[in-house]
Amino acid sequence: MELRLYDTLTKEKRPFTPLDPENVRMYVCGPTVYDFAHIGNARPVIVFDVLFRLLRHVYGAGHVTYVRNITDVDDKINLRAARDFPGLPLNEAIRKVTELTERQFHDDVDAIGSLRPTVEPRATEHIAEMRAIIEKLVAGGFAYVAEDHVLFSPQAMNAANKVLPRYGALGNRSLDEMIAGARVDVAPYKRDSTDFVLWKPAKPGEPSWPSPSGITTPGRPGWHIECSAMAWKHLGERFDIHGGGIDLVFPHHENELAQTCCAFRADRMANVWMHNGFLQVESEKMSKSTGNFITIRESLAEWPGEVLRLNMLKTHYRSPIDWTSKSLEESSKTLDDWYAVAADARGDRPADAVIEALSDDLNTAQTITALHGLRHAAASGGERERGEFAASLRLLGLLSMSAAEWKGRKQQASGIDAQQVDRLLADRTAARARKDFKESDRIRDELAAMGVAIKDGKDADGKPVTTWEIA
RNA sequence: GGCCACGUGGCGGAGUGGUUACGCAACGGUCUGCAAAACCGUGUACUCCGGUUCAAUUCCGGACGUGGCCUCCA
Repeated sequence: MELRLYDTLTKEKRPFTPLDPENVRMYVCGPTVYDFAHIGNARPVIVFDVLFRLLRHVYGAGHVTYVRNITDVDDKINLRAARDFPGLPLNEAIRKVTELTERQFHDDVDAIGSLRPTVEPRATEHIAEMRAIIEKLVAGGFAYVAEDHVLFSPQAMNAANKVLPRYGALGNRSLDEMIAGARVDVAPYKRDSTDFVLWKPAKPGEPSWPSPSGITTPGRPGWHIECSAMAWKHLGERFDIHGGGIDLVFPHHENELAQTCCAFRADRMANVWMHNGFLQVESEKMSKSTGNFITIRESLAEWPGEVLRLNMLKTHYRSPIDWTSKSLEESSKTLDDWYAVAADARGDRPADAVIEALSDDLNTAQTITALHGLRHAAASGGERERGEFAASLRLLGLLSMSAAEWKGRKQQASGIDAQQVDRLLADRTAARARKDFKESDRIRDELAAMGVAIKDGKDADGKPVTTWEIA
């Protein structure tokens, strides 16, 4: 089955051919660790986790390297550290913030069923690589030193040669446009308004490192260089897939690509650039300033992680999602049904229809359609069908627990006393046996008021059996 | 202002130059003491206006709407 992926750079869906099938390499921009991740941050985590799982399925679990960085040097972190730990030296406070946030992030992404990446490099552990790339760029004439800053020149890049990609190609804009649209307050040390910072001097008290390119004062890296450095270190000069949110296309990925391609005189950094779309919450723009945002943590208090995961996968990754409680409700019901049908089934081979849908640029909506079909086959079929359905769900990171765990979790969250329910059901069974339907219906209403839904059935011997669940 | 993406039935959401998406909800049936669940079945769609075409929801142009990005700041 041929894997096809949409590439933001060429704006086309193409067959995916790894540079090295023995080691398929993917880099995804991870969090800047200063606060709880919000539900929008969960989207790339889930989307690229599914891609990671698919690649492992296709090329073998040991033949995929997935790198997701942790950015632990940033002004937002510094601000947060100063705010939250005013009594501590800044560097210590920063460490506290980044360690705490990283732990929160890991707890959250584990809960939404994402595999840990192969490597999770930290920016602060790759300062040497950043300096090395900066030195190469200065030596190559793509960057220059000015007032203890190092600046990258897109103009120099575009003037250089025909091997390099055009600056602006990823974000689909021309340098002329950017020059025309530049803001008036351009820093005085820049030669051109489009130049961007690779390295800047540290202010007193800020984290700092020895500077590259003969600068004598200590400094710290600009925004984009850390990803060029970490991707280089862990995946090489060129690799297969680079992913992230669509907001990163420009300037972050554009600049990363420029830095890397110029440093290594290459025409590509990643062979495929993939970007996930944005989230709205209840049809409103998600924005911190208006308070209209939900953290992963808050969502997890209300829903199992798998509900968030399935809800995210209902929409194709490049389309916008309207994140609503109604939709989550629906996802939750779907999972209840799937758990009931397949949770305890064994199977290690996902259905072809599922692999096929995922292979078409991660068409998870189509995948879910296939799952509905498999669910029907599983409900009316035997162990083979149930196994195939279960394996397909597990490939997506769903169905990670047993049916009993799934049900028990919901029951626990509702705070309903199972023993009390069983007592009431025993009374009702007795009432039904003596055809006192008034009483049995009264008990059913009582249970319904508690939030318990009951189902009457018969066992193999034809004896009436009543099961129940949280409505 | 520039660039880009999106606009599908009550809701969510794929896809396609001419034929059922799928799921939820709704409705009908089977089952049931009655329900629920399950199973079977049914209906309603492609923002608007032009153009291309034998034929457009699908291609092209425009309008309107929604969202994103427009650099050293998140």
